[in-house]
Amino acid sequence: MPDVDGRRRDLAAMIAPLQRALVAAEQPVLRAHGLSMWGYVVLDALEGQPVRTQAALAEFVGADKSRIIGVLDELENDGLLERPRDPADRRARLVTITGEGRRRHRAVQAEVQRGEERLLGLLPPADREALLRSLAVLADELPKLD
Amino acid sequence: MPDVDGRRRDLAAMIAPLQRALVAAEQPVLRAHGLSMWGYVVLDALEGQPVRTQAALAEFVGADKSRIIGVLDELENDGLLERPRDPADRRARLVTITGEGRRRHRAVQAEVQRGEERLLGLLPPADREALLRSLAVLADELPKLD
DNA sequence: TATTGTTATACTCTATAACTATA
DNA sequence: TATAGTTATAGAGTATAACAATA
Repeated sequence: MPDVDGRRRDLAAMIAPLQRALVAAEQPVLRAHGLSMWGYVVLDALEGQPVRTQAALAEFVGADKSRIIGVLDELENDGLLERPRDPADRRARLVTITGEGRRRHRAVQAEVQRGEERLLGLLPPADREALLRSLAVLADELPKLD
Repeated sequence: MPDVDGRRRDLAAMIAPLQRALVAAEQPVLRAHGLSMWGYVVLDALEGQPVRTQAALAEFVGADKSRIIGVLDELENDGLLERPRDPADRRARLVTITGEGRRRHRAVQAEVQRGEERLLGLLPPADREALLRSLAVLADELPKLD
């Protein structure tokens, strides 16, 4: 459908409503589990890489370092992560997810992805796989663009 | 890479940074052509369907009816669209894109998509097509979900 | 009374810049 | 002096509700 006449829709124009819908669908799930959107994003990031400095963590999730502080406060308060000071450099804090944080993250992610499957189920299996594969490539290559 | 072990990344988690990057890349292009992001979105919508009521137009682009008024004011001021009152129902306004609006939209879109190609070029041609096709399907099926 | 467009208001998000404590 | 984290402030973006004109 695209490119047969050399024209196609904007990538951004197709992604934007999709993003809105996905966020809206996540909202009740997050609320049910007592997580904010940024809280979930942070847990998701920590699930992979174990430790990091707050500034690096912020950049990794696409936020300002000052913006995630409230988020980290809440997550720490709920026992979902710990952030003791780094003995080697007492300015920095070693942010690590707790077992409870991991459980919470997995529970939420399971529900989130179950919701996403409603959409992905509309696609032929081969396209579904190509979509997920392609998005992973694009998301990972973004930092290298400039 | 997804699904070999039954696990995959969140669709939303991959799309979010992509969306941010695309928007950031569009910004200088839009500025150079004297368009706001919403202005471009509105022109893009009008390029397809010719007329409509402002409320329907707003909903179509995913905005509140009160939010696009300033946008329409600017576009009208710049001669990119017209919105005479509907003689049949003088409450409504018939919003139509002008020739100049069409030209402006096409010029911007050409540059926007040229930028997007930098990303899409990272994908194998078959995946590129599957991605565009799949996103179009998902974006179109969203309203029918609930 | 209901609807279209509009305006006004409040609220949330985000970015920036100052501050502290360590180095 | 520079850096990590924090706090405070201002700005942009957004949603909500009230209003005028028309139906």
